[in-house]
Amino acid sequence: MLTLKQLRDDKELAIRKLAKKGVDAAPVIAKIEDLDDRRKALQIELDGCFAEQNKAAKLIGALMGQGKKEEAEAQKERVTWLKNRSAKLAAEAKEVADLLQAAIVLLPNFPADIVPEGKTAEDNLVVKLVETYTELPENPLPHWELARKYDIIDFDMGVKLTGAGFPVYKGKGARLQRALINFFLDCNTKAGYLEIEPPIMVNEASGFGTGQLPDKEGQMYHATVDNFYLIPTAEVPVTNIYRDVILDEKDFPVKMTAYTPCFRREAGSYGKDVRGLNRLHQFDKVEIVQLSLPEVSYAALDGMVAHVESIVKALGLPYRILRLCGGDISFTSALTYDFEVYSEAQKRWLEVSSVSNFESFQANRLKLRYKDADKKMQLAHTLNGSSLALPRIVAALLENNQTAEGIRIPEALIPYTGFDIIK
RNA sequence: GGAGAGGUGGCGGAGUGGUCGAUCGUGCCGCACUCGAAAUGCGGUGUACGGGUAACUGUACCGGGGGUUCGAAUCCCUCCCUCUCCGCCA
Repeated sequence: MLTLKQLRDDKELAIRKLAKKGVDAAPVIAKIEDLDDRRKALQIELDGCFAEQNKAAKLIGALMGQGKKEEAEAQKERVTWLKNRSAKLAAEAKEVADLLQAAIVLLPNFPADIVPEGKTAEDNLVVKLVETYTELPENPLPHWELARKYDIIDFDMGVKLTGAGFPVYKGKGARLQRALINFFLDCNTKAGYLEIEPPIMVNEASGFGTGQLPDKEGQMYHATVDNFYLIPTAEVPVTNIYRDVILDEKDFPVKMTAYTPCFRREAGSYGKDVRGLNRLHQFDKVEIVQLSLPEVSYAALDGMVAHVESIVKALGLPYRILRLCGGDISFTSALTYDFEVYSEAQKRWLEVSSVSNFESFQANRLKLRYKDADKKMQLAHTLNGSSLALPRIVAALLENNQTAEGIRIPEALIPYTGFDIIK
């Protein structure tokens, strides 16, 4: 959520920035200005009304003490009248405040200056391309066939137990999952991230804090009896640790990492996108989250990108890094880098990580603040990234490392898997 | 799930209808004393939304929401949470 200050301080700049995200913000901002002005006017009136009521109530106390009953009664009548008026004003003020809130949450975050212009994924900027292709056998198999061939992932069993998009990992497949999780967590903790094991269900307040609610409600599984939501990413519980928190400047940076299963309804997905491991309702992911001082948040983002890159590199997969264009970047993000690994058998790039700086957009909702050197309250910056999401990494590992003998495990993973080949 | 006790400022803990945004202690910050520190003394120390160049000032906030009342931290309703005991249980 943008702040009023961001929108009102330099309106033209705000409109230009939002245009890059494909939003015509001029009418919305005009409406916001109008509502904000009305809100202030109502607030002044309401506060004055309350002030009079408070004065009168105190006066009544004093008059009663002096035994001046009649004068007290007269004041009582006045307060009754004032109460009536303030109730009306309060209702109006709330209505205006709600409209204002509703208008502000419609606007996406400002994109950073270096975000490329563009509307679709075609316009994303490839900032790095590392092709480490290995020799594959003739007619390489896609991962869903490899999974069946080596009996390590059972998609049909998942359908029996739950439904499509809930695979069952077996034997070396299950062990590979565990190995990757541990490998990723170790990489992250070595880089200074504090390991967290959060709840994988969250309440409404947390869903709102990171922006899943109310807009993406349909994307989350909802346990209605207790009104809990299954998390779509560890970002939700981990970032919400700092909801309603006021930090000190010296507390920064805050670096956290967590492994969790992630649950996404993915309503509306179909076709090759959902084949095999490409898109699931339940999947494993290790996430990194940083809270940063505003002046260094882009340096922090670069650090996170370099960190994720080091992990992808260690796995020996062909990858590229994209800087997302204005049209493809998420609603909440100011700058996002996507990591994609190449799936040789599917002949397509698979997104395995998305690393973003949200600047103060999330912090505003979370009320995550700090006191600066002048003791003034400021919003912190939040950042997060996948480090990494498992399914597509697994897909790429299986496809790119297939040999006539079996599937080779990358050197870095062998200490975690305890085997060097799946056959 | 049942019964009971609670939820007050960074922390501890007063406060059962008016002068309470809240006694006091502690922590923290500043000043004094000191070569320095400790101890001691004095002063300051919440958040949000407004008004004001500023000093300052208005309003709201004592778990959340609602109600009673001229007036609510205090009384009532409701929800959430914590603790103790019982039940169940990985």
